[in-house]
Amino acid sequence: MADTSSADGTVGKALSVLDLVASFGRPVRFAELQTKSDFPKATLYRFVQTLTNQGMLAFNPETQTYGLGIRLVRLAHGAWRQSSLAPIAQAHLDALSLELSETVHLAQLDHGQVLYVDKRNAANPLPMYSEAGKVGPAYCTGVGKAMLACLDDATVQDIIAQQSFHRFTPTTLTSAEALLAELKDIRADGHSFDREEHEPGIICVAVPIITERGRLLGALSVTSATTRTTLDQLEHHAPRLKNTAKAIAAEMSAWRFPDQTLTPAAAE
Amino acid sequence: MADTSSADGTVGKALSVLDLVASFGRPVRFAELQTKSDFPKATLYRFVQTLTNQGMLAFNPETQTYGLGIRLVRLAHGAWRQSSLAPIAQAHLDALSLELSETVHLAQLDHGQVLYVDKRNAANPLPMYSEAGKVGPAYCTGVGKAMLACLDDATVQDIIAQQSFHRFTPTTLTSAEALLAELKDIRADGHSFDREEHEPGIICVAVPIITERGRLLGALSVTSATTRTTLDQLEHHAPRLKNTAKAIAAEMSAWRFPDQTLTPAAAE
DNA sequence: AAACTAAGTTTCATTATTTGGGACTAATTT
DNA sequence: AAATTAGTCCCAAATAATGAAACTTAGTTT
Repeated sequence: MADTSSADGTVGKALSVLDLVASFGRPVRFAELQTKSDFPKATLYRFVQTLTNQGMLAFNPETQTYGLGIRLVRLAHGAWRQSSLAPIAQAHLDALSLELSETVHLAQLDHGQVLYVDKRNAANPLPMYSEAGKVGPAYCTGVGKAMLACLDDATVQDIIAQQSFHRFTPTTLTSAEALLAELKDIRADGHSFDREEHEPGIICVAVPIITERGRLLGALSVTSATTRTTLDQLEHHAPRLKNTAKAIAAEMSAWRFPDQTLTPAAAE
Repeated sequence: MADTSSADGTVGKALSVLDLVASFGRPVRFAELQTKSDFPKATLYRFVQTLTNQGMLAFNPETQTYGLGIRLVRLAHGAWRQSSLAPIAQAHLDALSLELSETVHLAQLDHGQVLYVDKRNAANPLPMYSEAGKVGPAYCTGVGKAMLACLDDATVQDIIAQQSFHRFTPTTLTSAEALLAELKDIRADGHSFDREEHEPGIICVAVPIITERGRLLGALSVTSATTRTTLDQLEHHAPRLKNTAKAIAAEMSAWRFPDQTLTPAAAE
């Protein structure tokens, strides 16, 4: 047992080193990596060398540390462009954020977690820690709950089994039952709230983005702070959010991708 | 000769498949990959399988296509956080963009190219194609020229050799000589311009971000459109930009990283 | 409906690469 | 100067990658 993921040969092992470096959250020395890794020194060393060569890790000679490389950033940008959702939603997010003067998030569901794929700050940004590329819990965020509400029971059960139900704040839902009950309400309303469930003082309304046939694409939220507004006031934005979600979904299905008429060439 | 980059064994070859998928700019079928790849079918197939298993690629069963995976997005977010520049600059970008009501870019130099690492849209966003993670040419962007102006001659020569000098617009600098001459001016002024050299109608002022000891960290720019302002007016922002660049550099060297007092734990 | 075609998947003997203990070197500490 | 620690390199044994060809769908054509 064990190895669910690092099972695919040399490549899988090398990639696990990327996660290892990422897990430190800061550039690390080789010796630090070694203490946290089961690979023998020479093996780990070779992986680090290879990955650095490849631009997946970056070595800083001044501090003698390895960090995640810039090639990852380039590739991630490619991922962002390829995903049909984020580029299409872009203009809609601009419009929403400008119109409502609040922070707007676009998220997708990934392995039972919320992945924030885009964000627009309010003109006066909130002291809040979310960024494109960041992952967060599904059971206690507006976007997470909005998305869960659109899945069939079996899938929801699967995902619930992966939730930690850690109590971040006094209002965090900490049981599957509480969550399921709320999902029912969300299905009825078509939108979800974050009632300071993840960060104290931070509230939001969120709506799912679904195709006409009901397939989940992502979710959209407007976030603010209790010092600035109330849940009731935020709820007024729900119709605007639902329209935007519908517009995004429509563009998605309309543009069943552009069949490469345009050559990427030119660059070089 | 040949293989400068894909020289490191199986891992390098596998990673080259990521670039291949990225190069299409959209999700691709296996057969399409095959036509563009020199790997034998079975080999390419195994790489694609492995990478998909690993979350570096994502397979969409509906369209039978492979795209770049979500693990890349997570890792890239880690890269962004680890890089000392981007997280520190964040608040400064917010402030600049709010104060000047224009689009602000943060960029770094990577393999002779400009890599945009962060961006703040003006309230009224410009029809302009730049995003965090995107790469652009160094010789015809404000940030690119500002950074080149801070490097020693040998490095500049190296980088110039990698530039295409493609003429994007009538004002694009299309020779090494023209560029070198302008770099001289930039060194004298401490800031650079983009005179619609990359996109028609788009202009900017940029300043380098350098340590006290002169090491290049990145660049900062304020971008606008000819329909909205002029170069002369943009130049008024230069002192404000220089102050911000200095502040970012100061924070960078002050915070010679936080030595992990805070445990990443908690998550799960 | 049978024959053809193309895309995707699996097999397996051969071949090339990874593996990792340990030796070596450089830098820091006692 | 000796000891400790961090980083780098080597090479025979062990293992994993390779890729031609066979096989399985799925989609067309006759």
